[in-house]
Amino acid sequence: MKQSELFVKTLREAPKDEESANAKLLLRAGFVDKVMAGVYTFLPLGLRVMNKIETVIREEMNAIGGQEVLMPALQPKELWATTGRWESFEALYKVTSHFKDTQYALGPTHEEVVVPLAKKFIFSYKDLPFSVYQIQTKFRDEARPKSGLLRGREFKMKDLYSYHEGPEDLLKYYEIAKKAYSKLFKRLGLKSLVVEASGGTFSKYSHEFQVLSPSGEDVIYHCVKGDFAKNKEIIEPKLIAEIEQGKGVCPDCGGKLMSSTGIEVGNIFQLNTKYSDPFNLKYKDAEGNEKQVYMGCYGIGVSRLFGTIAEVFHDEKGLMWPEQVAPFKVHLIELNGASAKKLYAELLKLGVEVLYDDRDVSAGQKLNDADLIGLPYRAVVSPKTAKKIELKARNSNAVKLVDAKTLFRLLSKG
RNA sequence: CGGGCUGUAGUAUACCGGUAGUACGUCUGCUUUGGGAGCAGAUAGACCGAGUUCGAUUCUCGGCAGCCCGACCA
Repeated sequence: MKQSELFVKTLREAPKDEESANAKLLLRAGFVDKVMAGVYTFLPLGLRVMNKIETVIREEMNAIGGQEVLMPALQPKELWATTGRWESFEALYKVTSHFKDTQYALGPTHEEVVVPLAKKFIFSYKDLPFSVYQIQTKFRDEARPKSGLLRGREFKMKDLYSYHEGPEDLLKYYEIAKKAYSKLFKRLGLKSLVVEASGGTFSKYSHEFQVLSPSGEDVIYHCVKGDFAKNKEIIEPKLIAEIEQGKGVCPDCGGKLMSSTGIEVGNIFQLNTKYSDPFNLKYKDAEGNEKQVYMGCYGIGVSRLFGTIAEVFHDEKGLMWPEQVAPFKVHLIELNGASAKKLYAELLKLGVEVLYDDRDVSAGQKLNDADLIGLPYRAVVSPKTAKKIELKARNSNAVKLVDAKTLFRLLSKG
């Protein structure tokens, strides 16, 4: 894409009210536009990032047998009355107050839709197990939207729901999903911690996927060596005190326990029959006996993940996108009257995702914008370097002088 | 939802109970081009409502909005 044609411009300064890194940088670099607290427009660069994150999520969900669907954001009261959640839903999410006296509302979650859906197609043990997922916009009346994309009133979520003959099969799948989640976050360049947490109203306990970051809202106690990790909300006060004094010992391996803050990017629950009961979702087993369907649900905050990546990967100059989610792979910049037009055409032909800064602005502005937007590679052509091209990775200061052939080779492979 | 801070051009800010100023941006033209260029011209602003006052962007009250802390968070 030619940068001269990008309708979004970068901002020299971040809006004064923003404090979180992801909000400041994403707004400045023109990835998102804030419409109100916790509600954003995703601009061309931002949408490309979002789509890439979604692609990775889809690949991993498909790999564990998830079939993608798209459920409605607008949901009938009748279904919520069935689970008895309509009242609490109104109290919690009065974002839909416009619909309050009517028979439908904007959904904060989709159990009430996905369970009746399954009821229409599940009759026999032969139909089980199966899982569906969607990437949908959720609406919640957050009392306090904050930190840019990390906590919104309208946000994107991937929610997968699995259906099973019984608790054993559910648990088996739950473990598969847990592994898929860890892999998925790793593919996005993030280190995630699998953390035991409360199940909320869903189940006795759940697992959260936490990305450690100073801007995280959750306090996690975890082992420095092994996998032990628990959310503060479910840990014994006595153990907390020990950990705070540096005396906490891991019950699994004896390693030292420490506390960190994390951003919750995913959460998985064993619902068991919590929602299949009210909707009377049953199947017939091989002997013809009617049995309850067991369910699990598995969420990922997609837009929060977007913000988390920005929060984790940036420096004082701007964003630093991991290659897998960068809106473009390379920022092609021409300086001092040089033209990179041919190079641009060649790169496009090779299928390299390239943002071509063909604007008639000063060198400083181009270079600063490149740092701010944070594409993985920067390729600069100028009369100074004659026929060579300066190639630099965003996360390094090393500059390589390469010829066009080498540039194509380096950028078109992985 | 409780507490704190803040609302002035697109952004960041200044001053003031009496004509709202600057920088950046944006637009026009010319000159420029290795870390946010120069000159000339242009564009654009007091969150909303009530009160006090001859007069309110300024003071008071109420609302709304944004950020931060806390509570909450299927």
